Amino acid sequence: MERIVRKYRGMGFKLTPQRLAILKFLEGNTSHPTAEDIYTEIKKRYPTVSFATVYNTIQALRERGEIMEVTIDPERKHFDPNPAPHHHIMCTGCGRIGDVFVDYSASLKLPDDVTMEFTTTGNHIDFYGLCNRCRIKTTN
Amino acid sequence: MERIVRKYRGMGFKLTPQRLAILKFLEGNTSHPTAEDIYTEIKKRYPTVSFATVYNTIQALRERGEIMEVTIDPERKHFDPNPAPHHHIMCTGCGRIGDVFVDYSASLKLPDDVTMEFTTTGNHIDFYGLCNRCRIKTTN
DNA sequence: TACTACTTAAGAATAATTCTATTATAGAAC
DNA sequence: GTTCTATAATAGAATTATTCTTAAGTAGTA
Repeated sequence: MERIVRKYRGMGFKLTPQRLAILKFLEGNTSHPTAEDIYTEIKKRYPTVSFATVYNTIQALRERGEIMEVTIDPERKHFDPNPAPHHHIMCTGCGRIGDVFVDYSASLKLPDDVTMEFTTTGNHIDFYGLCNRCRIKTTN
Repeated sequence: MERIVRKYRGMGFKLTPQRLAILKFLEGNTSHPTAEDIYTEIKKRYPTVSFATVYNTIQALRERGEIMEVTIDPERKHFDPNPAPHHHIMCTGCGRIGDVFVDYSASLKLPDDVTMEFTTTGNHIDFYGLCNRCRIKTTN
């Protein structure tokens, strides 16, 4: 907590109670919340918080490279407070999203027709599957 | 064209002039159009066409596995009339999307902590980079 | 040629996100 | 501690993408 305050103050990021609540909620959070998830959570402690504040904070954190936008779910955007490059897996049953901390870059050679057109700067892999709970449900 | 008609009639897909125009526009199209791109194009020949028709047709084609939704662009959905599994690369300068026809599945082993939680059914890779035109522009 | 189920079109509805204008406040300066 | 200023928060309007509703039209079968 002290660590968070020092870190963000140090980067000239003005800390308000709302922002602190968002930062605290995101710290170490691997649930890949949507903007609405964040809003709902913060609202518990700050009932007057507005969606704009959530989106503003998300954007400010994104600009500073502190959180990443996750696009694996076509329905809505999720956010990931882990800025280290990694991949995701989504359960097609319940929508749960997990992290995949493997760098596959060395295996991802592109064919010549592509390298002739594009210079690659990054990659992100979306895996799809079923989580244990949904697999059991489906099997029954 | 005759081929298209026969194919879709054969699968019980009712063909209207609007739908034919959409199918014709999508046939062999590798530009990854958005719903609006399709709408704009069809409107040239059918000025009274509505967005609902475009979306209805997209959805009907999706249900039949004839087109895929491409989520590489966080701003909006694009569509790909090539249902064969493949990957995409997007230019972060101009947003142009290219196809990558390589199956990397064999290289994409997941770590145990993930396989213990999820059974994988598929994967999709988004590559990011700069297309030639944008690279030159940026260099200057 | 007629019938029926499906499709179209227009616009309203919804949902996610962004913008605007006003008020409030964090943190720096004194 | 008080004041000041730039930045943030709020409410709600605006925007954008997409879906839904309803009435009218039509493709394809019989």
